[in-house]
Amino acid sequence: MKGLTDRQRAILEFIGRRQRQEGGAPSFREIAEQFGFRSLTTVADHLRLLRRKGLLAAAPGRARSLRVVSPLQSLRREVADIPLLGSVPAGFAEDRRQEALGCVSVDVETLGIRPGARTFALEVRGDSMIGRHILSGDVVVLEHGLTPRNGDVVAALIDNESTLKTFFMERGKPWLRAENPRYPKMMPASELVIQGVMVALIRKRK
Amino acid sequence: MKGLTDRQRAILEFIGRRQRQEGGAPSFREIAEQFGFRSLTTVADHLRLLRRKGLLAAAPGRARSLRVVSPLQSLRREVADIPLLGSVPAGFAEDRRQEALGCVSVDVETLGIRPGARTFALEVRGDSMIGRHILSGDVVVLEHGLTPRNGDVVAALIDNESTLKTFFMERGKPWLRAENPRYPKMMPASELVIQGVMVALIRKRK
DNA sequence: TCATATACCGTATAAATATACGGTATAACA
DNA sequence: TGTTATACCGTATATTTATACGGTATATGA
Repeated sequence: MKGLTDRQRAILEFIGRRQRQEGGAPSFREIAEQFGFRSLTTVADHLRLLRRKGLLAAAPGRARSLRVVSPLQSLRREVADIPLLGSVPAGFAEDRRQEALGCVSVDVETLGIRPGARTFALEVRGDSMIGRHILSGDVVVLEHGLTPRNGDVVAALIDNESTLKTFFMERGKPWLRAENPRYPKMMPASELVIQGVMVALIRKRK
Repeated sequence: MKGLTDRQRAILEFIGRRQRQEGGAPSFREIAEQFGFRSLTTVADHLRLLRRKGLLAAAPGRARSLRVVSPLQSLRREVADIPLLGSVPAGFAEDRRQEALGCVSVDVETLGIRPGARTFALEVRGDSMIGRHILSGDVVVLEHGLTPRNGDVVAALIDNESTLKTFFMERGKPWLRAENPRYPKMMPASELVIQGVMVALIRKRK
């Protein structure tokens, strides 16, 4: 009873895959069908062993209650599905339909977002924020409706397109600033619509 | 039959929450218990309406097969659980036990990682890689066993501690370099153990 | 050689579960 | 006023489902 046999590993992976892909664990019969077992006892035998080894949990008598117990499972947090938008339209508030180009799924703790918040993601184009170490191709995660603090990065709607800028207050007036010496622009924030405040950034290897 | 009623929204959210937190949908009885319904038909009525509005899917006759259908659901990819390690020990290969400090869950497409790869995460301390726009506090995701390309950022084991460096070849010899003018160090990579190659980076608002 | 663990089979069965049928009450609406 | 939709109740019932009992075969180490 040291490690796992090939069969046990295969069954454990099947359960985990079904759990992730279909959102629920398979029943004993479905496991038997998948592996060609003609007896449910065969399934029960394997599951008993996996449970004894602490890799599988189940509520007794409850349908489809199998759960893969990985060392990471206990640390796992709630995963949020954040829409990756091509551009943020003006009518954001209520009428946001599924104009999403993709979906970024990250656990809420890693990104520090509140569950249920109006969160969306944009892909950065251009290097206007390189002074804040935000590169072209980075994906920024923003929260809509958050009041920006001084120095926060925000997405603003300029010429019907979303642009990243740094937000700050000067003598009680809100301003936006690009973070690249080649674009020393500065514009009043009060005349512009702020779509969201950046809460996280994701970069992947090119 | 335009929008959702409060009851319908509450039930939909309950199903979604159970699905995420416990890894499986609730049964009709559990929904009835949650909302104080004394009849299962009440649950069935609500679910029928939610299904008609296209917000809920279920396999007929199958236990706990409810699934919340969100517009993002179709775009959702597989989510990987990446262990956040405090430090990378020397005996990485086989004997990595659960010394994880946390768990970063991100979909594989956003990070561009291969499912099943030896992936782990580290929190960056110090600003030795600021020239590559990697800041202190950032979480870097690394893949173990990947052969680094020229210019890749790698985690190397120096003085029993993991440090980020840029990897490059010079006259056929591998070297490591820090990306901060205040630390113009350079060291041969062949004498050091490279723990992983950086594939992604996650930054959150302080 | 005996004990033990894994890996299967076939047959049952109690409990869990989805779902149908037939009701009542209430608000919105035309 | 009648119609329609939502929101509940109570009682069944056919399936699904987990799980128990009693087997066989084959390794593997003591």
